[in-house]
Amino acid sequence: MPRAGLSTARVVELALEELDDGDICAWDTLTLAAVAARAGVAVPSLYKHVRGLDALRVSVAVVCIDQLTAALAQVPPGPQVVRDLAVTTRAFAHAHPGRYGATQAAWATDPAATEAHQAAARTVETLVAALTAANVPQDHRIDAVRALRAAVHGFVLLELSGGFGLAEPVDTSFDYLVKHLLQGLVQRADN
Amino acid sequence: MPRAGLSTARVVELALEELDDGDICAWDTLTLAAVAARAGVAVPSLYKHVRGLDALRVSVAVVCIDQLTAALAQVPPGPQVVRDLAVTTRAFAHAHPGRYGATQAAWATDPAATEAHQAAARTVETLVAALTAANVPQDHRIDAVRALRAAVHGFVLLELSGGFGLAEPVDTSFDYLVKHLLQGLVQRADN
DNA sequence: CAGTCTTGGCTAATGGCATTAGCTTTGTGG
DNA sequence: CCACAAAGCTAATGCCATTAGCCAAGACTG
Repeated sequence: MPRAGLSTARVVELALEELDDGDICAWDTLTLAAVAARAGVAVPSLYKHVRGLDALRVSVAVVCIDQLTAALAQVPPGPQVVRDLAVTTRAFAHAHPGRYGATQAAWATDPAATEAHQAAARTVETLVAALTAANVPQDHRIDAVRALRAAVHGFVLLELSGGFGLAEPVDTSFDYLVKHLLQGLVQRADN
Repeated sequence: MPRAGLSTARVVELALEELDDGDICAWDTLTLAAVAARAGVAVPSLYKHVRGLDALRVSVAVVCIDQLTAALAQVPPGPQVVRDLAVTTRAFAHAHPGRYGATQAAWATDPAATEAHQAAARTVETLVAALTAANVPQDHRIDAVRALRAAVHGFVLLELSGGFGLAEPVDTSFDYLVKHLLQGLVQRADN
């Protein structure tokens, strides 16, 4: 029997493919069986490269979080930063729903998922830097990052998991949310 | 062997207890085995009262959604409505994380979960009514409801699933989010 | 070039879960 | 008192993760 030539990196890669074939919940339903099938290998073989399903999930999450961070880091500074960060995040979620789901998934409650938490911290740093450049006052910067993340994440989540009724156009609602939130954050960030 | 005296309602009740013992993700990890253990009954016995795990999940979700709707419906009208709706939702999530999780869970992507969707529609109706009373103009009412839901849900989700670093106080951030979002929604809802 | 040893694959076995089939007992209503 | 529906049960199937232990591929050494 010829070897499949797997490696830890390759297994993670295959898991990402699996994620890309799924929806925003794909992270939760990711399965070693599916990855093994993709690799053309028996399930236990994966344990030669990965400690188990949980560990694989964390590795996958880290890749996804870093990818999102990279996208956010490319947003140019300027008066539109905050809006652009929101739009970029949403665009990422639309382009890669499975990966976006992984960036905000259940690893957060797992204290053992150190690497994922660190990766998430890098995302937050990127956002803080952008808000700093956008003149959000120091003492409300954390509040502003949280508000931005919460608003965008909540929206994307509801949108991609069918939480909105099908009727009204969603893009308009997103613009509305971002615009009005921004009026608060940036222009009136004095109190 | 004496009968356990189960019924559909009782099984749902036990599932709710199970939910109440868990965190915000409890809905996803709800298991027939756990419910059966609580009932003091073998797992297959539950099938006499419930069609299966998915059906039980939907029933449970409906109860939780309706409970949230009821809480929201009790918010008195007035200039503070929108803020109070946000605060009430968050308070519900804090008091019953498991149940809150059920109100925004994976049933949304399941077209077969008609009852849950209908219950969610009732929640939205309640919110629309409140925003109408708060003078949010007709043509942006849906946008406003979506913005409100997204912001609050995103915040609560990040908060309860450890998405926020442990440092800064969270209540302040929530106040900040709601206050600034409101400035947009209510006072400047003209464009 | 031959022998060895690491490594990456395998099968088999265990245990948790949901679900289905089919049996038995309970207890109610005729 | 008997019959039958309902509510339990056990057994079996199938999917999943995980562990243990086997075997072959192939790289490295002498």
